Amino acid sequence: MVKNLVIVESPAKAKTIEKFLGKDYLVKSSYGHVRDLAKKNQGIEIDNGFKPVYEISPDKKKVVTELKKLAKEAETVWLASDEDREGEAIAWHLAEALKLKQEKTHRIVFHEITKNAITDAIKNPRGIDEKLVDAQQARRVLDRLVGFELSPLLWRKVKPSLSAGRVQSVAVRLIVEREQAIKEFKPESSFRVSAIFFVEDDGKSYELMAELPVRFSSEENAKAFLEKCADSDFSIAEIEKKPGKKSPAAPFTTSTLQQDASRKLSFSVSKTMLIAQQLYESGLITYMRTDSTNLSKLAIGMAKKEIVKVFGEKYSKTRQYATKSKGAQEAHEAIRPTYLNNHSAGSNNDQKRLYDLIWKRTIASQMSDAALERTNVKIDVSKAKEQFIAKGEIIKFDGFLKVYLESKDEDENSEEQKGVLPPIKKGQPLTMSEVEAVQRFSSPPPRYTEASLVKKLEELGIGRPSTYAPTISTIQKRQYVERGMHEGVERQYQTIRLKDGQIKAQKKKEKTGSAKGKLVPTDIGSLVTQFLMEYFDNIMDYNFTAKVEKEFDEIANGLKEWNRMIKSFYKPFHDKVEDTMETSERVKGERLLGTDPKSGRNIYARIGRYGPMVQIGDKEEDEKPQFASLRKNQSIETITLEEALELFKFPKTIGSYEGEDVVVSVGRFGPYVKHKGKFVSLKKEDDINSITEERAIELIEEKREKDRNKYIKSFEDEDIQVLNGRWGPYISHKKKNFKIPKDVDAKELTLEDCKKIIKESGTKKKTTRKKKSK
DNA sequence: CAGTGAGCGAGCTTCCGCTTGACTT
Repeated sequence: MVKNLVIVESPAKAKTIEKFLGKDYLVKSSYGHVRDLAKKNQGIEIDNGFKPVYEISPDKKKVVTELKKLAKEAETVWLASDEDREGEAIAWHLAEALKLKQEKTHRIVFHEITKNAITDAIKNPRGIDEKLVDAQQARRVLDRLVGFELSPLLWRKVKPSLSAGRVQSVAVRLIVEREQAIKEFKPESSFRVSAIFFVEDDGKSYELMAELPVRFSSEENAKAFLEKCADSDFSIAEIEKKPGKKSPAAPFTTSTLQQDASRKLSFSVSKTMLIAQQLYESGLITYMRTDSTNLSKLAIGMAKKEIVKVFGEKYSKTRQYATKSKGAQEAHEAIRPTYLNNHSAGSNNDQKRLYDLIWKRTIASQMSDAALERTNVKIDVSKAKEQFIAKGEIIKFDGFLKVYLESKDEDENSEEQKGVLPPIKKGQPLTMSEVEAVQRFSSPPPRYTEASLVKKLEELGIGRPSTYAPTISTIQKRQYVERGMHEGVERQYQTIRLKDGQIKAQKKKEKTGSAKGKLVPTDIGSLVTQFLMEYFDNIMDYNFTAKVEKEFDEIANGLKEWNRMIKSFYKPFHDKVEDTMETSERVKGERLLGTDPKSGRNIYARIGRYGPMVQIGDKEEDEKPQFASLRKNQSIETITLEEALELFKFPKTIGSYEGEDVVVSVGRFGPYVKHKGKFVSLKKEDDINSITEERAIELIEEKREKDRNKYIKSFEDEDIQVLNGRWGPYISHKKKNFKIPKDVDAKELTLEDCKKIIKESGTKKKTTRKKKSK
């Protein structure tokens, strides 16, 4: 029997803390929240003051049973969850779910995982802060009400299985509106003029690059300037030197880690989190879900020691960073290596690269500024009033640049060149090598990437470190947005070049508007956003979260009662939901494409029950309408009549094999070949429009071969089989599947073995997938 | 999983924030 039971949120944290506390303390983890609102009836008694109905989350039943038993035996229970709104609620739910007696329960908090911090915390216990818990309940209830009232509205008015919520719907709105802005953007062009000069010094020749600070609006003006240059002399008019400095960025939070890993390592947001989790569980970095840029005293001391040791005293500068993001709750430190003297760590390449990034960012944040010298050189053109400007930058002292430079999102317009300038002096004449005017177009606002969307959400105070990655995957899973495939289009631009006294014009080509890997809205995403904006602009408001957060703070400070706050929100909201349910039109996004050349009937593109589709004929006509789904890269907004007609050519017979038709078509899971009642998916490289009979037969044979290898073992008179599946061998019995223990060879299994495995796993509840009837 | 877009009508979908394994065929 243990004297003290300490409960924290994460098992990795529990392991570390247990080492500090000695044998009188048992440290266990709750694995986050243990209770949540019940699934059915919204989990809220609306007519009873919005009383929440809580139940133990199904996946936490085991944990709760175990903790309950341990708590009963312990003399004292220490609830040590995070010191923020959610952490306080976790402590309260634990107290409720474990039925803890108040006199033996203590609430403690600590910000650093060090022996001192933890023993200090134990010396200063307090009770549970009920007001903070109320603020969390308000947050939870509001999110449930919004999500569970708006989603069914979408099922009725747009398409089943859709979802809406305080966070996800605004995230989609950002992407939809950005796409709109891009569509409306009219690029303007101007001519940028640059020059290359020769500088002679000490018998050597150097190049000096310069640029005109003004741009010419037309080709004529640019050409006129180049003509003047042809007859001009050039000389240095002015040299201006200015000291400059650069400072390091703050240590990583979840959001900045995701951004930097996306830019520097090309990691998706979810990959960054997965790798960071692995590093955390190996004890290599601190907690990876945080909104704080704060480093503990211990870490700052470690950093200083390491910097002085490796780079020298003058590279060290102790810095404290203030967290600037809205709604930050700062329950953790910034993300940093646990031990800064570990310059590299990780058990695979991805882990090593992410660790390296974290180490460098942390160390750099405690290093000196870089000192620069910026030089501005003005160059006179004898026949024109315009002056060229050359810019140079020298690093006088590298400081933190020695280890790390934060990357910026690329900007198509920044073409500035900076570097070391050749030796020059005022009044010095220059030899012109060439002058070039290039047509440049203004660019529309950039599409969001996963990481830049996270950045924007954080700026708006929407979502939390633990939800950024899941939110991004939700809006893609619901097919509101997708990662772009479009490569962009070619655009012609004009160049005019003066060299060796001759002016030559030339047209060149460039790619523009690529959406590759960027987030673009789908038809569904755009229409749902449009719908929600029309009826629920208050919830779609970018400041909605900030507004309710303010009220949650008031609840936490005892200035407001949580259920009154919810009541004043719910009444008008719910009325609007009811009203919209009754009066609003179904959202179809219908667009008339033209008429069918064969039948003369109308052809539409619109949203159907299963997504975007095209339709021949109207419902009212005698002949039933025909339907076909849109392909993955097609959109209601852009599809043409010709493309629509193509879609109606399927299913198409492309040949025959073994006396039966080989048919190709497109189903719910993409293009497939059908033969003798069996379906085979097309491979990525196959094109449905041009696939040949031979290739289709090849695919059919490939599938048959795979099916033959599926059977490892079967037993007579028993409905038990050992099969080969996507995740290795498994046992199939009466349409249910059972896992084979890792240490067992599937080929050696006997009927008795299988029965035993089935029986043993029978105690666990199976989450059987629902089957759709044919 | 493999043919739908709909008043025969069952029952289902859904939120945000904490946390990791369990689980998918």
